[in-house]
Amino acid sequence: MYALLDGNNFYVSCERVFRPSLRGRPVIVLSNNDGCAIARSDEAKALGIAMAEPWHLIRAKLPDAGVVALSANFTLYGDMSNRMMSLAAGLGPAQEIYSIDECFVDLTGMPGDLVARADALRRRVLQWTGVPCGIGIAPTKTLAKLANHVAKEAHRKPGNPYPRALERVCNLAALPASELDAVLQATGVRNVWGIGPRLSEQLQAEGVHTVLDLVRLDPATVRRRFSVVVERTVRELQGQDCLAFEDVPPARKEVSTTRAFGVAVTTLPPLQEAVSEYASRAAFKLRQQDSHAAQVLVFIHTNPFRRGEKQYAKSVTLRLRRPTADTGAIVQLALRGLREVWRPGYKIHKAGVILLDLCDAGIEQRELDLEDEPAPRRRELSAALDRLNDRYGRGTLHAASAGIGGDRRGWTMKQEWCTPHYTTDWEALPEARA
DNA sequence: TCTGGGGTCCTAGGACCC
DNA sequence: TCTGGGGTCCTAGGACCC
Repeated sequence: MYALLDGNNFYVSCERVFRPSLRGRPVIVLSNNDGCAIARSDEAKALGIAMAEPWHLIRAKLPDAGVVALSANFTLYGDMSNRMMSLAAGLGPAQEIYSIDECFVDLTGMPGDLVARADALRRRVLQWTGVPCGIGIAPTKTLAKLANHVAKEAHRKPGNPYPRALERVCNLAALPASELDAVLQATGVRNVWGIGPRLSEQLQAEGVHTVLDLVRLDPATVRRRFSVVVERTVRELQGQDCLAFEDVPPARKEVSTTRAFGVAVTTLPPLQEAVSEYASRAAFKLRQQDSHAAQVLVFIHTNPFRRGEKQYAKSVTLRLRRPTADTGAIVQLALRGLREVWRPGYKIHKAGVILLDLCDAGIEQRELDLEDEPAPRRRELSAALDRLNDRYGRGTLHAASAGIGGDRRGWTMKQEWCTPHYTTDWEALPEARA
């Protein structure tokens, strides 16, 4: 038996903890460059604001609705997530942190009333962190996700098809068969974890509209008609465990840093700064998970939304002399890649560095080449870099090729409405007034 | 009358997730 | 003026091997 706990409108809820005046108002959090909505309060959803809807369209559509837009403050959300996750871990013997605002908890062997237990935990998360959350309980991960969806909907929409009893905490396993069928019948196939817009369309074209329709399909037929992925989803819905519970997260298979620019870039020097910085950040992430990369991919492209402009997109993958997490080696190769893909005459909108072909840092191919700088020295250098930046703040020490001038560099992203790092910066501690 | 069988690796594209 | 970032897995097709 599994529980799936997730924070409601997580980013917005984190912001509201430190700005109670935002409660009851339509609030959205924007992606990098203040591009589009990536989190919406219930009030914003009620206004018809869609996930990933561009901010300039929202503003044009709802000029007088009082929508509050905030720039993403991932430092704050990450810290609030840690707090929520450490409380959620108390629900059962093992936890899988699935995303910044969601985790699965294995409930195997937990005695007593699971709904009462989950509800007590939910109240504790709200009281101790200020973030509201919902919990779904069921025999498989896919069903637990579905239960969580039901719990959320039962709370949110007046006139929704779900009984109030399932509000905030929903245990599908505790429902009598007839009631379970009614809940599955009332839920569209698109709400199932793993069924996206395309599959949903294809399923509906074959008369599969509700989760009840989906769960009654024959897995072998589904495999032939769709794929093994959809087959697994159907089996999971039928109560058969098909997805592994990953309480220790497997190492990433690739690590990337990619970003759209605040203003389009038309010359090579600012691109070199950006690619140098992205490569350094990616190398840092690589060291955080104790991996080495064997290949570096660099890409640049123009803005695909600007139909009238000349389009250009190019990427190149280069192999490192040998797998490494060394910032110097990775930056150097990324810059070489950039020179290969760069063509003048275009407005470059986005660039990125992706580290591929990762392996464990403990595996190392040594060489007899005496000219090659000994690896231990290079490792010490990167380690010192990380220690300095950890102690004195990100960006304290960085590659000169990434440019100087911080946010004044022309290409950095736009973030107009960012709230302070309330929980991770002494200077930003909120003050309480009587 | 008419071109094997079994396998690996790589890449591109498609679909999904938050 | 103006449209995110970071991932995963699966499949098909081509190149290549013996």
